[in-house]
Amino acid sequence: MRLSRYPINTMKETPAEAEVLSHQLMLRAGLIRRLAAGLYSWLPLGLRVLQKVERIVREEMNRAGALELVMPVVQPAELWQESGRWSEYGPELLRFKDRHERDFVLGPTHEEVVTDIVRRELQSYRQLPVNFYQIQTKFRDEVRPRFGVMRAREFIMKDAYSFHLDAASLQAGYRAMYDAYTRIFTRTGLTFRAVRADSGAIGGDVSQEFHVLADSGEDAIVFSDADDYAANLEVAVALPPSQPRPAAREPLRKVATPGARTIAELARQLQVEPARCVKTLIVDGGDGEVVALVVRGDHELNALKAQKLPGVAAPLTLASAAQVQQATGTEPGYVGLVGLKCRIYADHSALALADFVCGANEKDQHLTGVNWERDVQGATAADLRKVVEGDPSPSGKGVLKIARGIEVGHIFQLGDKYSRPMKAAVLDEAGREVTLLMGCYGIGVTRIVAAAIEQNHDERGIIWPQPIAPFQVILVPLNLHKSARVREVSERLYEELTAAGIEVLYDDRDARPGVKFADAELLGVPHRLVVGERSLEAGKLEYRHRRDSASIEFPAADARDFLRQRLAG
RNA sequence: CGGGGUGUAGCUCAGCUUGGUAGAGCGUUUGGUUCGGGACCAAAAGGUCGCAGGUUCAAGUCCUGUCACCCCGACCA
Repeated sequence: MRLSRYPINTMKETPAEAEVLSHQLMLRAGLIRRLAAGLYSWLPLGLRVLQKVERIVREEMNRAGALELVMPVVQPAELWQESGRWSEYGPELLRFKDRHERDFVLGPTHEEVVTDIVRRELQSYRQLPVNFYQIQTKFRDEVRPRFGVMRAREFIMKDAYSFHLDAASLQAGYRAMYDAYTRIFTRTGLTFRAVRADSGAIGGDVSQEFHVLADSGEDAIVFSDADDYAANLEVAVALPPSQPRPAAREPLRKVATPGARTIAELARQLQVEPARCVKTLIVDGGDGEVVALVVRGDHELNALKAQKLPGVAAPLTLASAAQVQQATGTEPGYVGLVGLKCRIYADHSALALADFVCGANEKDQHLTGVNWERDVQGATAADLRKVVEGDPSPSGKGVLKIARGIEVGHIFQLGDKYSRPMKAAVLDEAGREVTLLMGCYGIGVTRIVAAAIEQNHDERGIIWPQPIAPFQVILVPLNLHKSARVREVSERLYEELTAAGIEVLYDDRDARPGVKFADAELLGVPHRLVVGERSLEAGKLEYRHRRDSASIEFPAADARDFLRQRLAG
């Protein structure tokens, strides 16, 4: 491709709309342009990267035996009503009416549509298992789209759906997708990790996420330093302390703590460790009641764990000030456990405390020397908190570490969540009708591009992993207009390399060397070939990998073979 | 949806406090000088100052409303 014919517009300055690095670089390099919040156009250069990723995904899905199809983006409401998600999915599902006043949605995912296909097309167990996938535009009306294509409203997803007669087959299909995903992310050149996850709005029992490790990642992921345990922070299990609770020694005492609404302030006033205090959070129980959730002062509540407890409303909602007043007689900040009437869930580590501090249910007052059983009865033990670095791993080996990740893939064993309400069944060997079991598997194709940049860049620009680079080689002639020899050699090289199947971006613009170098580095093409009078004098060309800090010279006549070697290695 | 912020040339921003002929840098076009790390000189094109209403002799600037976008929190590939 001749750069003179490729209308890219690189920018020296960072557009104000971009906060994260990948977004800034994608705009500066001319990969994408914003149309509206969460909606992006992919310019030719960006599209090349996207297509590279798609090709890898497609090859590995095909290799795993999945069958590609395409389903409509616009879907009738009836299907969503049938699965129950018309009411469950919430405002992220964009709904609209057509001219006949019929309800439709813009597909955020395709479980309903694929299940509808399968129940019509498949009649016999002999046709199972089967896995259908597509690479297609999705729309989710995100509350807050951000970070460019990382969390866009419209994005490209590879979504796959497998159907099975029994659990063993579902597990085998799931495992096959796990392996395919591992190959896909390995091939794209990303550093990633598979972690245990919550299944969220998609539903089902077993699920894992694939995260690209990057400091800018939105998710916290947790892993053991001694084995392969890894989980999203949302679901990472906090083990109960191994030490038994010490005996009560102090008497219950009420102390004045003016203005101490936070654990930090309380600990400062009373000169105690936050770990000796407990936080009591009053949340909505969903049935008009409220529930108290208790965690140790130095711990944070894990909302996902909490909202799965019986009698707790999901999504988790903190009780209003009025509700708190009614249930405890005081305001948030002074809520305590002694004499509390509502249902109490206490985190294991809070339950292991003796002689601890909590609110007195009275403004500007706290209690010290509080003890379970003696002063507070009826609390239910639960895992309520977010794990912290240094906690023992639930796997039994090692301690937990926490890193940031970008979720690029998610695989689920859905079971019959969709096939049962939508009546997707086949006849088994004995002629009995069997409801299908289902798995689903997503990859954020557009997100992979952003994640790749987050993981591979320097102060000058992008450094593409070769498998997804828009071009393999950038050919940079210096002072083209001045030197007939440079022009002649460059033109010939471009023809020769292109004919050899190498993807060359040829910077044939009449620009100064500094401009060309700066653009080459911003664009991040992995291999750079410089043609200049200086080395041509000795019959040489200059080569430099985007990661290297210095160029090497080699005989101009060997260009094709030299490059092939570099591309292979 | 709650909290914070910004809308002025393609991009980055100044001008607004104190109302009086709309600016700079980058980019673009033309000519010239340059030419191995984002050159220089000269000329030029390019703006309903987000939109609507109001105050005023006069509004980019003051007032009211509205829209869009960005950032922080709860959701997700």
